[in-house]
Amino acid sequence: MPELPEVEVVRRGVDRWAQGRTVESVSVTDIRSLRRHDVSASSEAARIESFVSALVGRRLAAPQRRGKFLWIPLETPLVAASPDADAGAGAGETIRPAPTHALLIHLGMSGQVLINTPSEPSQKHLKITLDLQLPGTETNQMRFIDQRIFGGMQISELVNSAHPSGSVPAAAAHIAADPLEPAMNAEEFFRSLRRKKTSLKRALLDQTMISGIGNIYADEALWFAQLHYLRPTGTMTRAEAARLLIAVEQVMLAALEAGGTSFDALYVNVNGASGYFDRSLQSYGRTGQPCRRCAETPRAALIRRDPFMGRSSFWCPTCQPRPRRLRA
DNA sequence: GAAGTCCTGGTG
DNA sequence: CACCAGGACTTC
Repeated sequence: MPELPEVEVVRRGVDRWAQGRTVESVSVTDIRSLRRHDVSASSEAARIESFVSALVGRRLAAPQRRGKFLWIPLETPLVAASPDADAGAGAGETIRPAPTHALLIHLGMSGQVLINTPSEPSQKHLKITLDLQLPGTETNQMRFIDQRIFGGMQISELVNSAHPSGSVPAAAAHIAADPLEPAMNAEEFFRSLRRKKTSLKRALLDQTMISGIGNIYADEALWFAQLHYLRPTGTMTRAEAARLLIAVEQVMLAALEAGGTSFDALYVNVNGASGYFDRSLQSYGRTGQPCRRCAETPRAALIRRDPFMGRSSFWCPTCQPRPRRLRA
């Protein structure tokens, strides 16, 4: 399940292998991956057409990321400076207008971005949903694969924003800064927690409060910070909020390191997850296993699993005691 | 703010 | 064969 670290691995792969290439053609194999693209299109054909025409001939600029959203700003082709222009533009000078739109990608649960894969996927469940042809020497194809089609791509207008790149796609403009952005601020995080009347894990999963965190890293960060997932956000202290934010950052960076170690031209992606999961997870998926923090103490406990928000929460009863009051 | 929706491979 | 997993969005 791609969360921030996995998406960042993909971003780096796209940056290395596809950035600077011009899209030659696009083929859409499963329109469901374009569910969120041009929702006002009058027909499926019109939706595909508007997606394809927005991409063909465009040069892929440096890919950007916020939380779990990834986007590639689209540059218009080089335009020769007008020969009639003033003396400022010399012969052979070109103008590259700033991108106004981006290809916005969300991996959902099972999305992958692959570069230069064989025409047939290695496994049946790797469902190809669309391909971009990118003429180039090393690589010439960027492919989107999505088994469960929760993810997708869309063309979105870029709007000015505090993001390091200066803009974000309009379709992702409601997403908050993520823990690895310079804009992330502990004091603001603390205040937004205090304002919100909800449980701590719900807040961590709310992409408009802090972005990039999914079910897995939420539980991991709560374990590291020794906080219970049902803790009312209104009762959080400044110190606890700071501790939590540091835990989030640390778990993200550790996962990134583990997931970012290996990718080649074939796999931009890739489950940063698979390598990291088995070894480093402290709470997620460890139901009934000893908590690695309190294991050697007199109060050693086993990791518990509770149903939460239609999914699961994993926690240690000793290290993350349930709050007495569940409402602020 | 809870529930429903989108999906399908994998598991009980 | 029923059910689970999951993120983001819509709907009550």
